[in-house]
Amino acid sequence: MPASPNPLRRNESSRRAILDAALKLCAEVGYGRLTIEAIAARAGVSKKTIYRWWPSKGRVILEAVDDVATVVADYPDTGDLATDLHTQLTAVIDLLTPPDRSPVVGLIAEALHDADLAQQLRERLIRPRIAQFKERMRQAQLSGQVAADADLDLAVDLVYGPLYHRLVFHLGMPDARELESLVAYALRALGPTSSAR
Amino acid sequence: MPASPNPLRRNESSRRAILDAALKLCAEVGYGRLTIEAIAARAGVSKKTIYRWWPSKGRVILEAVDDVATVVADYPDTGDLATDLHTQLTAVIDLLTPPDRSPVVGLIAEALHDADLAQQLRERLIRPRIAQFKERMRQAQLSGQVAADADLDLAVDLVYGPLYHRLVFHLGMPDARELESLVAYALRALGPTSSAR
Amino acid sequence: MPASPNPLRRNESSRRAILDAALKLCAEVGYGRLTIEAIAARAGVSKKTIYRWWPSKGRVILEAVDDVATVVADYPDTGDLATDLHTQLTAVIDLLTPPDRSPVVGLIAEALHDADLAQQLRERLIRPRIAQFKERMRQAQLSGQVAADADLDLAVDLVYGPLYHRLVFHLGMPDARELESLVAYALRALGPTSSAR
Amino acid sequence: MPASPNPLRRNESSRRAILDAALKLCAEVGYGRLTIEAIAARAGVSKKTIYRWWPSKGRVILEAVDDVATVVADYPDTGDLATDLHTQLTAVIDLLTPPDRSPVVGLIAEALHDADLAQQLRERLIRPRIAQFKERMRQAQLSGQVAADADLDLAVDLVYGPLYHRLVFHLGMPDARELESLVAYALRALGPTSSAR
DNA sequence: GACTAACCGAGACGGTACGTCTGGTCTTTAC
DNA sequence: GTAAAGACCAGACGTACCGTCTCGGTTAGTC
Repeated sequence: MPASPNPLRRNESSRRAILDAALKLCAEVGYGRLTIEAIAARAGVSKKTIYRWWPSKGRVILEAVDDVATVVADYPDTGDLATDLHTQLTAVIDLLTPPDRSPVVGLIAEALHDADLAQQLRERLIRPRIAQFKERMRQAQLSGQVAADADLDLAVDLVYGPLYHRLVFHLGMPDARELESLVAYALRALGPTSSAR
Repeated sequence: MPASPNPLRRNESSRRAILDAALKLCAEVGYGRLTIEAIAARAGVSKKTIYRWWPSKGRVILEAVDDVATVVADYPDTGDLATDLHTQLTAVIDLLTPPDRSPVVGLIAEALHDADLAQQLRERLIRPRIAQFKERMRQAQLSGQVAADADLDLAVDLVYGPLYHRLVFHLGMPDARELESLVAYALRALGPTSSAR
Repeated sequence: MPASPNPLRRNESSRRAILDAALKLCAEVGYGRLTIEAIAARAGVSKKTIYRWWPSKGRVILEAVDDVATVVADYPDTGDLATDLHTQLTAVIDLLTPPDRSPVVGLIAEALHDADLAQQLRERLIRPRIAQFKERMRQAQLSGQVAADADLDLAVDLVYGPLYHRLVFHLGMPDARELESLVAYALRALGPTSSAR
Repeated sequence: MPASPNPLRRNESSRRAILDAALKLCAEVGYGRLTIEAIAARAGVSKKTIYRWWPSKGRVILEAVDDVATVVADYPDTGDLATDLHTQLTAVIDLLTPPDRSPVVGLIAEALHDADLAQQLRERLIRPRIAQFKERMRQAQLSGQVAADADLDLAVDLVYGPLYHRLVFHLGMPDARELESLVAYALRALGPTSSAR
């Protein structure tokens, strides 16, 4: 989705080499020490070619992550909401671990002082996944596992928020037991009211 | 609390000038564009003097924030937990707003790829506040507003997590109404079970 | 006179556009800041087309200069050698002025570290003019204005050398009076010996 | 003689390393292929340090040449002008040979489209040598080897011009015999008039 | 008159060097 | 003897051109 030059004439093999090199280097040296010079060298590509299509290293990594993530399956739906949330939270934890090597965490850090990158990150990576989550929650409302009047926007925060709180202060990701409890708390908060029973 | 040279001979007025300059510059240009060069210039101090006492700009800002935050009052306790949580959450939101000028958000971003800074941030700024929160929650357990068997570590995540989820993806901080709902959901999750009523 | 492709299919209008653009740009920005990119853009031509027919910007300019210079008249011959030398030196001075915009000076500069260009410059532009000069001098020997045993190769150096000495050190081209004196000195050096009188 | 920073605090060993590296690299790869990057790398110096003290590679080479040339002896004076001119011309020829490795020729080429460099080259390297030459010529006027009314400015051109004419068109430097003839011609031009005999 | 070779404009590509910038260290000077 | 001032090494930044290389499209000369 670059801006300036003619996308039709773009060399797809260069694009792939760049995205692959970016992810590999990020895993090797961490997002903070990642440089465009190194990406170009590793990909066997001119720096100009990177700057032609992306405005910053953040956008390169974003596209790289987006590329490998597009094949991600739909939100799990086994019928049991607690199980599905647990599954999905585990997947997110994997994406965020280890923090100093995860490209996603790198993007999060950079987005904190790059409004443009933040917007792209939100719209291209996060919004679609939030939409999937809310769709799953709507199913749960239909099946009565979640209160019909639950605010699904806040539900996102309740379910995923704990991960990010722990991430930003390096408090350690929840283990299986904690995850189970977190899901249970969230469902208790969002479940049908006692009076409805 | 520095490492190498003799702290007794330290020039306190330089220290203050540096911390003040750091916070002011952070507010002016944002944490991302903040440089040690600029801090030194603004503070009328040699770069060497900064590097002598701090290992990185993150640690300078951390100490600056810590300095102004030590005078922060205890966790509020009006007797009504929901009110107190709301008050406290509002205070935290203020610290994190606006994200591109807040020194705390800058620290969070840097800590994401600086384990040492992350540890300092956690131990010096966060842990004490978590302890205060848990203390307040224990009071609430005594008064029956919170279930006696509630896991207070997870309670932190449930209450504060939503803020950080929204922060990292630039989803916008909750407004008053959302905050109220979030507190209500959290208390419903943590409150005494219906069967206990 | 290019090397590789088929000269018969060459597009003459492209050739002209390139040579014209090259000379114009050289006059505008100077030889040093002249680039093949700019020539191509100005001529509305692909860079490939330039590289197909010329190996370097020097050769483009050389051909451009050669093109406009082929119509140059023969060496002047009024019968008075001093007058003719003066006329011809003035013409050369015009070619070399102003140094930073003259394509010929640009070629000279580049030829100083490009042996191939130097050879082309010498054989295509200079040798014919040296030959004309020597022809004129031979006339002068016949009429007794120049010693019969004068070394005409050195005569070239004596007559034209001063211009290049002044050129390379930016000492300013000789004015009319100086030119007259230079011609007089040269003729005195080369003229019939006093004893021959 | 740099402009901006404080020359008193300059690191002399860096300066020497840079000038040495520049001359060596120039001899190795030629002036045209000489780069500031390579000089910095060879000298074990930051590029910034070069740019701090010199505005261009030309000025670096100029200072390097000037440095090694300051120890050059005075103009030779054996009493016989022809001998002295021959000696001195031979020394100049050595400086200009081989053209593609000689730093002086590189400077001449660059000066042709860099007015600032040209001025420095003229004032720092050439003018003093011209002054020495004219001083020697004044001696020759006193001893009657040169006409008292000879124009010494033009004498410079007559004596040295031939070298530069041959240099710029790669016509080959004069050999010993040609040199002798050139000196003879020049002295004939400048010598006392026949009428004065 | 259609075929076909190759020249053409356009411009993306791998490279090299540019000149600038910031980070963190080391040296010099003045108080 | 401390600390300001700031020069230093290191190396990434983003840019400019280089010379090479595909692309379609046109444009000649051949059959």
